[in-house]
Amino acid sequence: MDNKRILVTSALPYANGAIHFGHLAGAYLPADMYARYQRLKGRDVLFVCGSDEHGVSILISARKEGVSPQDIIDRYHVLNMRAFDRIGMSFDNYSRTSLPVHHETAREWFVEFRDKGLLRQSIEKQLYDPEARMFLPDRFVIGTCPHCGYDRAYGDQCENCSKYYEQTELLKPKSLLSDAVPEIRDARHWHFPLGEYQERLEHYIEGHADEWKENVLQQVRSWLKSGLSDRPISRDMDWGIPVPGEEEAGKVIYVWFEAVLGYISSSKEWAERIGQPEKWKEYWCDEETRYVPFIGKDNIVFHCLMFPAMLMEKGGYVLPANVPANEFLNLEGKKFSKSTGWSIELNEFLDTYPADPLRYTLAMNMPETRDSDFFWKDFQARNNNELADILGNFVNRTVHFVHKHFDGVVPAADGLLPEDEAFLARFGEIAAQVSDCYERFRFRDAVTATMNLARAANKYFNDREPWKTIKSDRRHCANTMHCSLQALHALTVLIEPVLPFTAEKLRTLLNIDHASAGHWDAIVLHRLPAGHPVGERTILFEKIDDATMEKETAKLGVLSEGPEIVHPELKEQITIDDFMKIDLRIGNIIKAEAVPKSKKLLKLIVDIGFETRQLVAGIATTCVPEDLIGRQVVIVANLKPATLFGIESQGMILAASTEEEGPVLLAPVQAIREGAIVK
RNA sequence: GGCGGGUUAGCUCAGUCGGUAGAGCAGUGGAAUCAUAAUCCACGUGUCGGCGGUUCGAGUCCGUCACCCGCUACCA
Repeated sequence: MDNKRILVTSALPYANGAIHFGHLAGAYLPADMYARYQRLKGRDVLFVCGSDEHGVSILISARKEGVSPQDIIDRYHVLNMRAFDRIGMSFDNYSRTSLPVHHETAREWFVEFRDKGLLRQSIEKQLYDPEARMFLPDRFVIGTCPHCGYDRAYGDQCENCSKYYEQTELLKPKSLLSDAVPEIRDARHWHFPLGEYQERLEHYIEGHADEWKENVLQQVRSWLKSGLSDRPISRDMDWGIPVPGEEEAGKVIYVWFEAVLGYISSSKEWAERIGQPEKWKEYWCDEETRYVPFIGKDNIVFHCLMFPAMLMEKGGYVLPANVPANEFLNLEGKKFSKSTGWSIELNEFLDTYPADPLRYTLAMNMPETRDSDFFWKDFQARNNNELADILGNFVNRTVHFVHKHFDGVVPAADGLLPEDEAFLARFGEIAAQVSDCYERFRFRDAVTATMNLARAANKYFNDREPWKTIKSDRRHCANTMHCSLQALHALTVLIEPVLPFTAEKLRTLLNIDHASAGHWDAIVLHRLPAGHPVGERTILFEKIDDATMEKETAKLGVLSEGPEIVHPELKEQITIDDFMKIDLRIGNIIKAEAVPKSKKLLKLIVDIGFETRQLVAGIATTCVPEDLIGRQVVIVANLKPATLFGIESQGMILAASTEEEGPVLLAPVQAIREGAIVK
């Protein structure tokens, strides 16, 4: 790994929401640990990131809230930048893709590719909203299904008959953005011929096969196996980087082409800022640079195939040497979901808890080979049983002892015994193990090995029994404390990648600066001289009690202030006569059983007074068959029968549901005879 | 049902090339009393989800079944 320079990037967070623990564990924390580690090793590291601020989702959010896209990206850029700062991300530069430097970079690449005849054009018919003045993504147009006549079908697929079609086939289309009737217009698009790079990419990937992570390789190979094809790189929209020469046409460069270039733009911005505008090239255009992009698994295809293809085509740029993508982190067994409140806001978390215990917990539970979970109880246990009890306590007992018996200064070493020497020698062994883990992107193991020094130190302290030798053999005791203090110095360096704030506290406590503790080699140098004063003990990690954790767990899934609940649009008005066509009756469920091979369907036998009906209802996700027996419900009694999973359904049972909840059965609030009419 | 991922100790998870199953935490017992009731030592008979196959040998490779998760489909 002896490259001249190392370029580290983290996936650009999309400026349409706040980053959460999952993002952190996947792409940011490992990158930061890696960058910090490599800097300690004395390597020339550039670590950049920035906000990804274009794309249709930001535009949609802005329209929904009635603000400008700029308002949206400003909000989340500032929010995320603050969160990154508080969690200790050591970016050399944090940029944003809305800056001129990035627009210029993206345009330059686009123009160069277009001018050399690489990019292809295609023309497709697409729906255009004249009021919103944009082409409509499939999800933002609704109309009547050309197959079954269902009147709330989306642009790509009918929810009713589940058939696929082109959005232009939709009858009576309506824009969900403006309610306007869209026009069919020719949409001309630029494409990047990714398929042409198939062989070169295969060669590139297999050339790294022995070094890259298995989960990354498998995913990339599966893409390569199914064959690469052209990718569109322009879209019709008025939010983004205008396609050069077509500024008036409302055409922008598609996000996947330009966003990855944000890494380069961020590097340029950094170079400009430090007054050496050409310096970014040393990291991007020098063969001796090792480029490592950190991402989550959703980004693998971009960073392993598309971006490398672009870099190859551009020429003179380094390709990723390794793409150590992580899987996803879940929260207490479920996916993070902002809309249901199943999430923890990073900034809110950091208002209550310090950053390092979170960094430690996420690092120890990083989704390196498969999805993993964040549990509040695990966070508590890691903080209390490991950071406080093992690391914190060792620091505390050592510093306190030195103040009590040696006036708070480092005692001189005098005639160290083999046990003392053996302990000091452990520093180097552990440092080598930790190094090896970081170089191989094994962050969990790196942190475990790091803590092993604290464990070894506690054992040493116990075995040497300084509280006894202080009375019997002061020289022996002095040696013990000398070595223990050197362990504190070593720990200060060793923990820096994962616990940077604690490392800073330790430097203060030990009266040392970054010159003394800012290099990996310092771990083995035993740099605290005899007579060096150390500070009074401080609590490094406060314990967290059970009640606090129960409170935090209870907060999950409870929506805080003003959640953005989207209510489906009201349907067309009907007359009382329309409604009276529907014959609703009270029925009593007399039999209920699951439909075999179906996840959501139950077969019900319902007594509606004058006859019994067999119904197939999609309520299995919320209803247990046994509990339904004897319950009164409302059914649509005059519905034309249909067959589902080979079972005839003679009616429909009424239930309420939202996107997140339900279905919940409707029932009369007090009992009434079966067959009663509902109106 | 289709596609993808998964199933290893009480919990969270490692396990590289097929070669006697590991770590951290929790738990039990003991030691110690400098220290945030912290620390240290000792303690694991795990049907490696089931069954079959390849192999001298399978947690690992192949087949198959079960269950779990995600996406998707059926909820007319």
